Order: sequence, then C-alpha cells, then structure tokens
Amino acid sequence: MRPTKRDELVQKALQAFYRNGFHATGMDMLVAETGISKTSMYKHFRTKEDLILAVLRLRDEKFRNWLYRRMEELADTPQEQLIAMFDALDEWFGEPGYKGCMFIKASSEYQEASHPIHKQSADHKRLLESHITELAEKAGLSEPGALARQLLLLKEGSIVTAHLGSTSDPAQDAKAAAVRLVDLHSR
Amino acid sequence: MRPTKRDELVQKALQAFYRNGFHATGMDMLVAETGISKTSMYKHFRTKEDLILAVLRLRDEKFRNWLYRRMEELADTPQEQLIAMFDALDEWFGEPGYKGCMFIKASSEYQEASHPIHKQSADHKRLLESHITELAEKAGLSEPGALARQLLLLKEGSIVTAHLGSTSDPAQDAKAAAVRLVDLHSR
DNA sequence: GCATATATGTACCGATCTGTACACTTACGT
DNA sequence: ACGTAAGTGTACAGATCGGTACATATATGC
Repeated sequence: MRPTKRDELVQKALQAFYRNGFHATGMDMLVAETGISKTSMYKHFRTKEDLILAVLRLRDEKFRNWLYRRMEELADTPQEQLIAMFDALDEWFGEPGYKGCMFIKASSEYQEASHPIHKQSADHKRLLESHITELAEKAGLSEPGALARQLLLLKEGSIVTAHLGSTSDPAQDAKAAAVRLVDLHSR
Repeated sequence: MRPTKRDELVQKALQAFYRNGFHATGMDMLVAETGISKTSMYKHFRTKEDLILAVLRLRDEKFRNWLYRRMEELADTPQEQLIAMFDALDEWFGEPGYKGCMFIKASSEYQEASHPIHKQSADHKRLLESHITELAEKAGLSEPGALARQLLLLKEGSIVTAHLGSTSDPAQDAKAAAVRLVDLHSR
C-alpha cells in the first residue's frame, strides 16, 4: 500500500532510459526529468545499476502483460494469437516514441553475459519463449518449441529492423513469414 | 599508399568499441589499448564521433565482405547461398568474442534516426538488403524483395538472440525457417 | 643537411559522471 | 504535542569525460 515516490521514480526513469539510453542518462538528468531529489533516489536505490534493474523489472512486467493481453484481444484461438503477435508489434512500432526493445538495448550497453543487467534482459527473453511455446502447444502445433523459437526470431528481427530506419513494414513481413511457418506446423 | 597509423587506430578502436560499447569506451582507454597517442588520434579525427563513423565504415566493409564470401564458399547456387548465410552466421556466433551486431549496438546507443551514427548503421542494413534481394532474384525465386526481407528478419533475430544468452542454437533455428520460406518461394 | 610531416608525452581545461554529507522541511502516528 | 520517517536542496568529493596546448622526437624527401 505504498505506491508513491519509489514507483513514480522507477516509472519516470524507465521513460528517460528508454528515450536516451542508459549510459547517456545521468542521475542529474533524472533529477531534472523526474522532479525527485537525488537524495531520495539514493535512499531507494544504492546505485544507478540497482535503479536500472528495477526499471527493467517494471518493463518486463508491463511489456509482457501488454503483449499477452493484446494477442488475446486480437484473436480467439491460440494459433491465431501466435499470428496476432505481429499485429500487436505493428501497433507498437507505429507509436510515436518507438525506440526498439529496451532489453536488446540494455544488453548492448552491458554486454558481459555475467553482468546483472545482461542476465535480467536474458530472463525476459526466456519468459517470452516459455509463453509462446505454451501457446504453440495449446494450438496443437507440431514441434512447438522449435516453432516458438522461429517466431521469436521474427519478432526480434522485426523489432530491430523497425528501429533501424527500415522503409518497409517489418511487422507485416514478419507476419507473412509467421503465417507460413505456423501453417507448416499445423498438419 | 599510406596504410599505417590511421588504419591501425581505426582497426584497434573497432575491437575496443565492439568489446566495451561506445559510450563506455573513453578516449583514454583507446590510448591505453591502441598505444597511439591522443594527439595523433585527434589529428586524424576531429571528434570521437568521427572516429566511430570511420570504425563503422570499416566494420561495414569487413562484415559484408566476409559474409558474402563465406556464403559463396559454402554453396554454389544462389538459392543455396541464401540458406548458407545462416551457416556463416553460426560460425560467427561460435567465435570466442562474439558480442552481437555492431550496428544494432550503435543504433542502440545513438537512437535518434537523424544521428549520423544511426544513419550509417541503417545504411549498412540497406546494403545487406540489396544484396540478398539480388541473390533471391538470381535464384529465380518469387517475390524476391519480400523473401529477402523475411530472411533478414531471421538474420537479425538470430544475431540478437545469440547475444542474449540463448540456450538453443539461433542460427540453426533461423536456417530451418529459412529453408521452409525459400522453398515456398521456389515454386 | 635540412625542411616538413607525423608521431609522442604530459599536463591541463571545463564539463559531467556517480555517489555522499548535511541541514532543513513536511507529514503522520500515537 | 512530539518523535519518526520520508522528502528536499545544495554543495561537494573524486573520478572520468571529450578535447586542447605545447614542447619534443622521429622519419622521409629533396
């Protein structure tokens, strides 16, 4: 029952890090953008790294919730939901402030596999894989694990491509490929 | 006919940036790692950004040369070469110091689409798309542009996934999907 | 031999980085 | 009414950032 300051900080820090990157966003900039004093920040989080980890936890929760819900809203059956993932992504790519995947960026700035930030980003991807695999199982598709991994490759590829100044529509390209792959696993 | 110092700097800076990231690699670290004096660096490049742009130019040249050549070495026909791209990627992912795609990382640290570093990273991806599209045309496959984009989504996805602590083998997953997609375009 | 170009080493500038110290204010529970 | 918790503002430490100044060394071309 204590939402306020700490959560407000994490939420606003999320936006700042997403917009500017992790190294490029200093604690003083966070003070300016959040209106929260630096003393308070360091009372809640011992280091900048701890704050980033909290930000990534929030992002993981928000993103997965959003994606899963949107997939369910857009389609009824598990098989159609797998395809609808790319319609959801398309919506995301079209948002004004779209700047790619926060976890890909985190792992780009903290590259060592042993780094906590890198590990937590990897956790996010693993949770996604579990969920998509389950969905492929529910859909009764063959080789659900392999199919899920392939669909997620299309997802990651489209996320990156949508951020890297593509002229085409990566989500639609990915969807077209996904339709074919799912079809091949449905018989 | 003046290879030496400048090229040596760019080459060693490439390794340092690839290993540590762009923001995280300071000019003093480059002095320590390259053995080249800071004065010399700033005689060749007016700013760190200029150096990074030169590094990305070198990376673009080296990477595309390597990939195109490897695809030709691994397969004879254009159609097989498209598939062989994923065997080449597999070799890359297995290298000791593999840390993902330098251009994805560059665009993660310099996110604004208008930023020169971001734009140059986008150029690299466009050059790849042209080449793969041409290859799909030579192979006589239907909708070569769409197929090329789909294969590149798999490529980018596997590059990211290989860096983000995947337990599976992203290049092989991508290859399996690519085989199916190419097959669907070959009739 | 000597000018010129290219390299080096070191010291430094001002700005910014993460993180801390300290004195002050506000709100709340009992 | 009063103690405690939580927040604020400012100033600063120590390190590092990108970039420069300046004096020196080394090589090459004519």
